[in-house]
Amino acid sequence: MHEKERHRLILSAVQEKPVVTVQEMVDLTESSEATIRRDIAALHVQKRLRRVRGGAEAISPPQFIGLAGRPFSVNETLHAAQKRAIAREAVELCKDGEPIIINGGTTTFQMVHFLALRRMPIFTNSFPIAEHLLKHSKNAVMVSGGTVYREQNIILSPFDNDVTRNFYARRMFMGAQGLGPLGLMEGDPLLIQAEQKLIDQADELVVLVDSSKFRLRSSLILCGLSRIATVITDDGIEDREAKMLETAGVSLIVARGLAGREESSLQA
Amino acid sequence: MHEKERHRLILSAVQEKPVVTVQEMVDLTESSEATIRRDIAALHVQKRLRRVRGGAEAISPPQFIGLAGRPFSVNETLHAAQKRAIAREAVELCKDGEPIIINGGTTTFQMVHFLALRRMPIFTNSFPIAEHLLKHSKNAVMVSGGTVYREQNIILSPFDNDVTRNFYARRMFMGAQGLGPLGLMEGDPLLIQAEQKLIDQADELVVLVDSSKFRLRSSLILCGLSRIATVITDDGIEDREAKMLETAGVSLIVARGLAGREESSLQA
DNA sequence: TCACAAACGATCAATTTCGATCATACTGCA
DNA sequence: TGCAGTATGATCGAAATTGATCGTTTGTGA
Repeated sequence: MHEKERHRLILSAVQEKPVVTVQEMVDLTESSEATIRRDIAALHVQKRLRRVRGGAEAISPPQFIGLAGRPFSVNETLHAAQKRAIAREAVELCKDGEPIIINGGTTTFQMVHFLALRRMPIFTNSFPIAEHLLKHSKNAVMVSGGTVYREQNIILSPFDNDVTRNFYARRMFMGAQGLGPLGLMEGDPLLIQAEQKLIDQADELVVLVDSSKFRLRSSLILCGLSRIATVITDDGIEDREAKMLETAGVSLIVARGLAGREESSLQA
Repeated sequence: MHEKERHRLILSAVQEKPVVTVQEMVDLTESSEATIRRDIAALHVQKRLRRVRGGAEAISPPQFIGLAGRPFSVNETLHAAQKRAIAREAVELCKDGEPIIINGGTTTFQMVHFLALRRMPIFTNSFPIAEHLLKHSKNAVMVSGGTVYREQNIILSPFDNDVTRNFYARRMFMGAQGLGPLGLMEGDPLLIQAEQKLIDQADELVVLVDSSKFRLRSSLILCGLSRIATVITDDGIEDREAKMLETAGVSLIVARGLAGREESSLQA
């Protein structure tokens, strides 16, 4: 990865939350601590961010309190490393110029960092994703119309006749609350509604879930396993769960690279 | 492949992505590294791109376009005092709980500050307005669906079947590039298109224009004076212009108070 | 206050990228 | 055909970037 790309990634991450640790940036860029430190130092003298012990923060403290949704932010740090690794694999699947759909969620949000270096038409129902992409990338951004729900951070219209129906993509990326033999599960009826509107607008459904989601159950089923083309998860997935996907004809991508370090911190 | 051809390819590649590596350009043009380096060097001295280690990047030096694209920001400070006073009057018209529509623009953007303390359903096609309201107010925010145009900072769909048609309000607020006997004038075809979609969704059209707009002319006419219910402007308006509005049955609000000169203490 | 862990800065080796040079291929022209 | 002049590709030493290591500094909690 080149210097400019790292800088972009770092600045993008710094905008997202008040403070980003060196370790997070190492995971984000797949480069060494030393390099990240050098980058932070360089960006610091350029006054593009402020260097703090342990990482870096955005240069304008009064700016950017973060988007209103609290539930978004608390989830944000949970399993952040896995989510990023998973998101990276997801973006790897994309080709420049090929349109994609991104459903809102904390895992899919992590894709924005890696999309900063890419260029493609992106349709999303997530206000934060659209916002970040507009500010930090050159991708063409399309949003669905409707009410912006602060809690879930999604844009949703009760009507069926919105522009969603006019957008098509080969792949749609989404997270979920749970993934079991019965299929994809979600906890929030509002999210279900948003996802159901998007799900038909793409051929391939790519699901991004950290491995803990295989053990969670929920009351609302969005769709069966057969509808899913690909699942991207971390290497905490168990053989039994992998087999379940295989049986259902779902291809599986396991995001690796930073698993060792994370394993220990999983308990905490 | 000829030199000119490579140059075109390279420049187009640099426009697409933030950074393009030498290797990528080698693949792209099927020429050697040495040639690409020479090309980059040549284009660099021509200031058509910036040379960076490992490749090249687009020339825009103060990177970070920010959401408020350049045209937005330069306008932002121009006549800021008047715009703010006008925006305050506009918000005065609103009652809590009564839905409104706000068309994107630098003047209407100023309304967000006064809307922070209010509570009503707000429909807008402006990404920055929606963003600000979501972060700094408790209003219910609805956005139109479609592509987000960075230059104009509006969300616009080429289709007629978006959620815009499902929202109705008593009042719609909008700015304009000019206002004359022929009606409301706009300079950008894209803005015209966006405004025309919204204009039928409200009974009363409230136009926010600083008084300099009465002397500006533009090529595109959005609607006649008769369609306008109210004009809000500053006290730089001339009698002749006020009379023109009166004759057309348009009610006029002149924003005073901080409408003095630019250097008056409006910050406080 | 002290001990410990995390973070930092400096250094060095390995790798990548750059710039200069030279040989070769191509073009226009006599 | 022969002859510049230019463009291209290849090679090699120089310079920059990167990742790892190690000793030092800083912050935390007992």
